[in-house]
Amino acid sequence: MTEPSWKRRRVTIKDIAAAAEVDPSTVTRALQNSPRVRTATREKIQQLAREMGYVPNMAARTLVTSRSSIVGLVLPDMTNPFFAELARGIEEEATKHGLRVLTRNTDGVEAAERDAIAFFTELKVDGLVIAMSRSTTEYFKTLETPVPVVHVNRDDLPHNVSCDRYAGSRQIVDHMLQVGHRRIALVTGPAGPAQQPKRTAYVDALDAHGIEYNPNYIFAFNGELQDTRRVVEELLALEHRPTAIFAWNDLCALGLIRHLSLSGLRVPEDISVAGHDDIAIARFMDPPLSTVHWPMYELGQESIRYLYQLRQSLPAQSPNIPSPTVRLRGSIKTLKP
Amino acid sequence: MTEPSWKRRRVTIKDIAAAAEVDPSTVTRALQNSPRVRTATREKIQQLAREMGYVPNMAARTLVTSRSSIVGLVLPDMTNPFFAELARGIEEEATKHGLRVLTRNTDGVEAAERDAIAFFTELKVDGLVIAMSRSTTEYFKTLETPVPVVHVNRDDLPHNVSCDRYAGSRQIVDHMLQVGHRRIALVTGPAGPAQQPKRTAYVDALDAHGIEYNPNYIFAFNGELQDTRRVVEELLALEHRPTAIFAWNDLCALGLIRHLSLSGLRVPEDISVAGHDDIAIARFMDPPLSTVHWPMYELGQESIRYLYQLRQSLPAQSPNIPSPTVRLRGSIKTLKP
DNA sequence: CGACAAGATACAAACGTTTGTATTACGTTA
DNA sequence: TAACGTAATACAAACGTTTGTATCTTGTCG
Repeated sequence: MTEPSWKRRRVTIKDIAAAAEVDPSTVTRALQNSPRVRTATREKIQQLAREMGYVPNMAARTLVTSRSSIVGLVLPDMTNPFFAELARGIEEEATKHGLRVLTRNTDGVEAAERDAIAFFTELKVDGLVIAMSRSTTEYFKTLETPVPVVHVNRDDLPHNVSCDRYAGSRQIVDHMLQVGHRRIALVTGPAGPAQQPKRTAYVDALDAHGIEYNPNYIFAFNGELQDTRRVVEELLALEHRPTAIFAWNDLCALGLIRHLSLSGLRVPEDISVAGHDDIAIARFMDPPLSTVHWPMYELGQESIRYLYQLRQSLPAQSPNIPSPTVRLRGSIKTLKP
Repeated sequence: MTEPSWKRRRVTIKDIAAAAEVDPSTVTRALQNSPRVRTATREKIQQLAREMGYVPNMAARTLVTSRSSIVGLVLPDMTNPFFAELARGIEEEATKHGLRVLTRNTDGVEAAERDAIAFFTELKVDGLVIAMSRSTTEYFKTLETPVPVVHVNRDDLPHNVSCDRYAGSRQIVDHMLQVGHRRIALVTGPAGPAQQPKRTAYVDALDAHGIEYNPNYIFAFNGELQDTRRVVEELLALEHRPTAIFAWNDLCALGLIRHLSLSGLRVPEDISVAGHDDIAIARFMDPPLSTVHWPMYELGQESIRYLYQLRQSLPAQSPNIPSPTVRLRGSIKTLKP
C-alpha cells in the first residue's frame, strides 16, 4: 500500500538516512556498494531505498562529481537511415551502461559540428561520439576536450571505430567484373575518409582484371539527392556508356535508379547498379539493391563500449567489428555467366 | 590574447562577482536581466561575463530550480523516416528556444514507453513530447507528470498536435474512384488513433460513389515490413482481385509493391498503390508513390512551440498546422479518364 | 586488562547556482 | 535637516549529492 503519488515530495538520501538512522554519507556509500559500510547496514539501506522509491537527483550528483551520465552524439543527419541505424545501436548500448544519449544534427556543416561539440562539453557530458564529421584532422588533433571522444568512420583519427573500407568495395567491383562488366562507373561522394579507399578498391579491381582505368567513368556526387539527376545526364552523354555503376551509397543509388528510369533505362536490364551501406530499404527497392553491408548498428554499439573503456581509463582494447560484406541482390545483371 | 585553455578552471559566477566587485547574487540577477540591478552594473557584468568566457553550470542551476532545459522525446523508432522527420523538426525548434532534446525509442512497446516517461521525469526534463504512443488513454489521464506533456498524433488526448486524419485519406480514395477504380483494398495498421478516421474516410468515399463496402477488401497489417508478404498473398487469393490498394503507410506500400512485383504484378499497370505519410523516399520509389503528405517536420516544430507556451503557462493557443495534402505521383493508374 | 588496529560510522565542507530577506545608499518631502 | 520611501546591493540559506577526515566501536593481542 503506497502513499498517494500526487504531491509527494521527492525522497532524498536524507530521508533514507533518517529512516535508517544513519548519516547521509553512509547512505551514499551503501548505495554505491562501498566496502566501507557493513553488509548488514548496506542491505538494510538498499532495501529501504527501494521501498521508499528513492531515485537519485542527477543534477546534484553532476554538480559534485562533474559527470552527467550523458553521452553526446554528433552526426550529420539522423533522418538519414544510415545514421539512424548508428543512433539506435548507440542508444541501445548506452542504456545498458546506464548512459543517456543526446543527439545533435549538424548537416555535415563544420561550424555546426564545432558548435555541437562546444555545447556538449559545456554540458559536461561523459563522452562524445562523433560520426563522420567533416572537420579537419588538425581541428581534432588540437581539440582538447575534458571528456573522451570516439569517432565513427574517421579512419584518420585516433580512437576511431570503423571497419574495412577497402574490402567491401573491392568485392563488389570484383563481382561486377566477374559477371562480365567491363565499363563500370564509379560515383564518388563529398570529400571524406571513405573517398580514397573506395577509389583505390575500384582501381585495383579493374587493374586485377587488366582493365585500364578511365577517368571519364568517375563522377563526383555532391551528396544531395537531386544531384543524381546531373550525374545521370552526364553519364548518358558518354560515348561508350558504362554497363554498371558503383554508387556512392544506397541513397545515391536510389536517386540514380530513379533518374535512369525516367530516362527510359531499366535496371538491371539496361544498366546495373550497386550501392553501399545496405540501409533498410535497399532490400525493398525495385529491383532490390546489391550493396555493401556496412554494420552501422554494431559500430554504434562498439563505439559506446570503446567509450566506456576510455572513461574507465581501461587499456581500451581496439574495437571488434564485423567486416563489411557484399549483399548481392537483383540490381546487377550477369553479362557473361 | 586569451590564456591557454588547457587546464583553465571553469569560470563561475563567483569569479565574475570578484572581478566586478559585487556579490554573486547580483551577477545572477544581472545575467537574467533582472530590474533589480542598475543598468550600468548589469552591462558591466554582462560584458565581463562575455570576456571571461562564462558558461553557466547546468547542473547547479537544475539543482536549485528543478528545471533542466531539456525536453524528452518519446517515439517508437527514430530509424523510421517518418519519426526521424519529426525528431528533426523538434530539434530545430527546440534549439531556437534554448532547449535540448533527449530522445528515447520504445519500439511501440507500452512498457518501454512508460519506462521512458518515468526516466524523463526523474531527469527533471522541462517538457515531454510523446509521439504516437500505444499507451492507453486512461494511463495518460491518470498520469500526473510534474512537467507539461505534448502528444503528437494522438487525437484522443488533450494537448495533442496533429492534423486532419480524415481529409487526406478521403481525398486519395476519392481520387482512385475518380480515375475509375471500383475494387479498392484498404490495408489497416496496428490499433491506434489513425485507425478509425482512415477507415471512415475509405468507407465514406466508397459510399459517396455508391459503392458497397466489401469487408474482404480490408486487410490488417501488423506493422512489421515482413508482414506485407502475407497481405499480398491473401490479396492475390481473392476471387475478384482489387485494382488498387490504399496502404497503411509508405513503408507498408513499399513492402506491398515489393511482394506484388515478386508475384509478377506490376505497379501501376496491374495494380495501383497509394501510401500515406510521404516519407522522403516515396518520391524516389519506382514508380514514385502517390501518397498523403503528412507534415511531420512541421508537427515537430509546432509541438515544441506548444510545449513552450505550456511551460510559460501561456494561454496555449491551439497549434496551427498545415493540412495533409495528396501527392499524386506514378503509382496510381488511370482506368477511365 | 589495557593498548592498538582495524572496521564502521558520523561530521562537515564543497559543488555553482538561485532567491528571499536584510542592509545600505540615495533622493525626496515635510 | 530629519524622517522616510525606494532603489540597489549584500547576505545567507538552500538545492541533494559526494568525499576527505574525524570520531567512535569492536575485537585482538601482549
